[in-house]
Amino acid sequence: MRSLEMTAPWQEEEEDVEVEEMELRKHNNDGRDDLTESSSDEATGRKRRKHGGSASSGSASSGTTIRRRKTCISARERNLRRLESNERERMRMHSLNDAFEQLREVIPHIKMERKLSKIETLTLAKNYIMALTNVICEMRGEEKHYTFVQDVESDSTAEIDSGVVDDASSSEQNNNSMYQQNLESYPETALVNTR
DNA sequence: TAGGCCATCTGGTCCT
DNA sequence: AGGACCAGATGGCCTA
Repeated sequence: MRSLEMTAPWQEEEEDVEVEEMELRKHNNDGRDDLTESSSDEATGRKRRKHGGSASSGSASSGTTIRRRKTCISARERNLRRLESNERERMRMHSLNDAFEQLREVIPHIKMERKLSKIETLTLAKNYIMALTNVICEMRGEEKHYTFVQDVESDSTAEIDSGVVDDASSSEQNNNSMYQQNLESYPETALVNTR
């Protein structure tokens, strides 16, 4: 694979610099990554990765040499900024996951042994909003905004009357039967608070 | 063992 | 200029 042969810009420096970076990274892991190394995901019990993926991703690697020469900072400085950037990205993803967790808590759904995946959470949230919108329309004596269609043939669960594009429809088809059952009964289950 | 899901790293792009 | 956001890549864990 191509990415395996490539190296990150800050790894293209002289060897002595590279040694410094490795030590820096090791120290960084000692101090900060004990969170990710030893702790496990509370909900799933999964161990978090200590190190991530490739040194460089395919799409992001073009033109980096020129860019590197423009910035007059040392390899150590680049590495430091990269590590700081990684930390921020981790924190950002953690906050995103917290938001997903909060969303899971407020979405009525059939209790499953495993927690809802992200795509399941988003899809159920969307359907929940649609169901509630219909309830509001009903209370106002208006026509329902959305129509839930149980189409066995197409495996599609919810169709939208108002022309809103169903972004998750393709992803829905990849989910397991338990999830499908959950979705298919959603208009009913959405109105029953299971908390 | 394959496939799904996920955490993390990484570099590019956008925004302030 | 620096941080936030994004998407691609990678590898670990889990389940059928």
